[in-house]
Amino acid sequence: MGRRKVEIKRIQDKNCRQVAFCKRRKGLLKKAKEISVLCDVDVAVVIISNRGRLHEFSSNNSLTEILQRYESHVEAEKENSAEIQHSKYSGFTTMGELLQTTERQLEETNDDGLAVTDLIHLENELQTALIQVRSRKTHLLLESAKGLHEKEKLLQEEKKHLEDNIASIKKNREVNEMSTDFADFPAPHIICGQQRMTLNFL
Amino acid sequence: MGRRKVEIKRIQDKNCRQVAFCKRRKGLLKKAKEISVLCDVDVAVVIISNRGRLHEFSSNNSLTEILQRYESHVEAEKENSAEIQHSKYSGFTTMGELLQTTERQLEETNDDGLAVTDLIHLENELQTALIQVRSRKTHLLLESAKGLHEKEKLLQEEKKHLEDNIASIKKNREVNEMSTDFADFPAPHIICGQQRMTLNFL
DNA sequence: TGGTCTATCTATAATAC
DNA sequence: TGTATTATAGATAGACC
Repeated sequence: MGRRKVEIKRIQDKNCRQVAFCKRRKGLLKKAKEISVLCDVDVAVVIISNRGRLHEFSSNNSLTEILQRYESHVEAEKENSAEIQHSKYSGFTTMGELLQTTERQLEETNDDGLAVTDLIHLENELQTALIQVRSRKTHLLLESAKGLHEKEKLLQEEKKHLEDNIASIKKNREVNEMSTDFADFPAPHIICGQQRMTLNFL
Repeated sequence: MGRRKVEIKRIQDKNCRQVAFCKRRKGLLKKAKEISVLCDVDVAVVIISNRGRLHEFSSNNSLTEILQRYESHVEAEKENSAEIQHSKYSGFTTMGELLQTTERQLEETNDDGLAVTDLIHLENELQTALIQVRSRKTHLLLESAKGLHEKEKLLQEEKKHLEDNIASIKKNREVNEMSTDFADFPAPHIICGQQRMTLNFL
């Protein structure tokens, strides 16, 4: 749909590719919106450009919700998620290599030192920003986990206490049955701490 | 683009809507594929029909990966706008500005384009690696938190159960007392766990 | 980048099978 | 539903700003 037909393969010219991307991205998002409205269906579109920029559309305002539905679909279909995950992150081993390569590249372009230095500076700032966001998130999650652990401990203690309580009650009942002569006296007499009145009837 | 113009609003006739859905879905997925190939970008499309059926496209074979990158983007933006912005990005009010500046710097050093392009490529790889590690960690932490929440719920239930248990025992005892003829038998007898010896002297 | 203009190509509404 | 046809609306390549 243009002055001439284009073959569907990576556009060689960088500029043309960028222009095409802008136009078609707009078109794709428009079409996504149209189908979601016309046909009353949930649609989510995520586009990540080469430079890492994000473009998105979702029929709901919550893309996350759609993605959750997607994931439940996938989970239902596939059960070997364990293996998939394992292989997915196998690339980690090359991280060190990647960083080294980056450093080497930076050194090699040292011709006009100023710009490169600026770049390094900017890269560091980006990295710092990422790190800050990351550690903030980790901090919050760890805090939450810690709180939950404490809650768990507390509950475990309460549970133990209650169980002891019941155990002692049972034992008491048995003792009572033994010591009293009322053979037909129904068993369990339970007493709780706050009431030391327990022994008043003596 | 048909025999006549259609207004972009929910198609009333169910049949027409279904037909339109089939056609436009096909079209949308085709367009998504085209832009991903032509412009060499990552694209993910998820469509969930009214009937709950799933249709998808992803440029990679791993939609999950793209979605992870999406989520990292969103999280990064959210947290970024929340707090960090103010404090440490002295020169740059926003992440976007920082990135833009970075890009500008990269363009300005375009003299020997090859190395710069390589640098961009490497930067993207670094970014992707970071994102993967980050979302993996988030995943694990969230899983852990989820597990703890479930544990908590279970313990709460157990606790309630035990409490009910005690309550019913108490009630039983009272009923027992009523049925016996010991009028002078003082009413509430409660016993606390540690003191089961309490009644021994009877 | 981001918008405008056309010629042209493509998607699809209506229709029928 | 899926497929095919056809007339038409819509998208977009190339160009320029």
